[in-house]
Amino acid sequence: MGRWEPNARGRLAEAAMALYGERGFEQTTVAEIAERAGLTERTFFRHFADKREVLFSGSEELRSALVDAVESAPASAAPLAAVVAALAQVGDTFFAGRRDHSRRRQAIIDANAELRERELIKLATLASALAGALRRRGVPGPVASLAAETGIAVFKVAFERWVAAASEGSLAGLVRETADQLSAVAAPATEMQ
Amino acid sequence: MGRWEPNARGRLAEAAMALYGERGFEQTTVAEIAERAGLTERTFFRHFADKREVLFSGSEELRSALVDAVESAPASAAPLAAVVAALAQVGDTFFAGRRDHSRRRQAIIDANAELRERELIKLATLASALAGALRRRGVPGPVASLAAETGIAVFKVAFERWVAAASEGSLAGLVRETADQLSAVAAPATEMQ
DNA sequence: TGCGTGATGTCAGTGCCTGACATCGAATGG
DNA sequence: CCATTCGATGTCAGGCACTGACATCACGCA
Repeated sequence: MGRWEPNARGRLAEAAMALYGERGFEQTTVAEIAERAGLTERTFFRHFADKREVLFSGSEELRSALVDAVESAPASAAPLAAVVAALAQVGDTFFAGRRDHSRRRQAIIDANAELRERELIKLATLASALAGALRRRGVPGPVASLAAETGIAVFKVAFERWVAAASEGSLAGLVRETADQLSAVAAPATEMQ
Repeated sequence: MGRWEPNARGRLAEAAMALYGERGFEQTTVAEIAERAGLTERTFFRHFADKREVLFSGSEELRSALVDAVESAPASAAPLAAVVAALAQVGDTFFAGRRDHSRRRQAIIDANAELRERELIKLATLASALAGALRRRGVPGPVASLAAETGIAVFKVAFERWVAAASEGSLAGLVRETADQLSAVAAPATEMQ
């Protein structure tokens, strides 16, 4: 089996999540992941650049969806407002119904420094893409970067809350709520939003 | 030689910088670094946790100096002001007279994704330490985190400018200048500073 | 002068990751 | 219905990062 079973990539990702969760990231070898997926170590590296990347395979789609959302926001929307709206909308479509999966994934990442590194660079890449989208809307560079970075910071906090929450609740709601709290705390009289 | 020559750690760091600069990070093996330092691969790993860490060995001292500076700031200083002042002061004492070294080091880091990952987690660690110091001054958690993250963002931009600048100029001055620009752009009417 | 101690060397081994080449299964065209 | 082709997978060999265990050396101290 393996040469003909469908969805090799998905099986690898699932096997990796399971093993990382059971015995930890460092204690899992790529050979074990491949074996559980009924494949070979070599095939794992054809689907994922390295042992960490298997946990971050969705980030490219997330990135392009976010960029699309920002670019199609009404021209009247202020920079940070456009970013927050994009994060709320796209976040919901990407994570709705996957809270349990997200929780397990985040626990794995939080438990390992290498995985935290990878997460940070993925978030930085998202911020940079958002800043680019804002600039294409005519937002000056520094403001675009600041709004993008702030938006990502908001998303981090909101995502953390969403994952930790006992009850079900939409990620989008938490993103907007967190953004409101930020503007209340950080800039009582500003017009950034 | 090697067993008795002094400053093994420094020789290793110097050899690594030189080789990373000459042929790139990936194209350099740890064995080559050790050989240039007159030591052994095994000894390299006794001084540095991994091949990347040799470029970030000063970050622990930087961290504790920043924390000290924030904690000893006048009680009247607002959170972001305290952070910016700490970054300006400590940045100067750490980097004064080492602009050329910093420039070469930054070029090496910018050229490699693994090194950028490591840099990001180091900066995140600094931000977290700064937020902790602010909280110890009585600043509420969310404000502390926001001020710390903002301060680090300011420092990143200022450092980038300092490294790129054609003329000599103090890093501290650029930090303060960048912070001023940020508050002018981001929050025209806020009282954060 | 002998002895302990910390730094370094040596050696063997594991695991991540890659290049080169073989092989299989399915689609395609005749 | 068969031959060809092509993409996905397997196999194999190897480089390099990193680690544990143990030996060895230089130095300080009794």
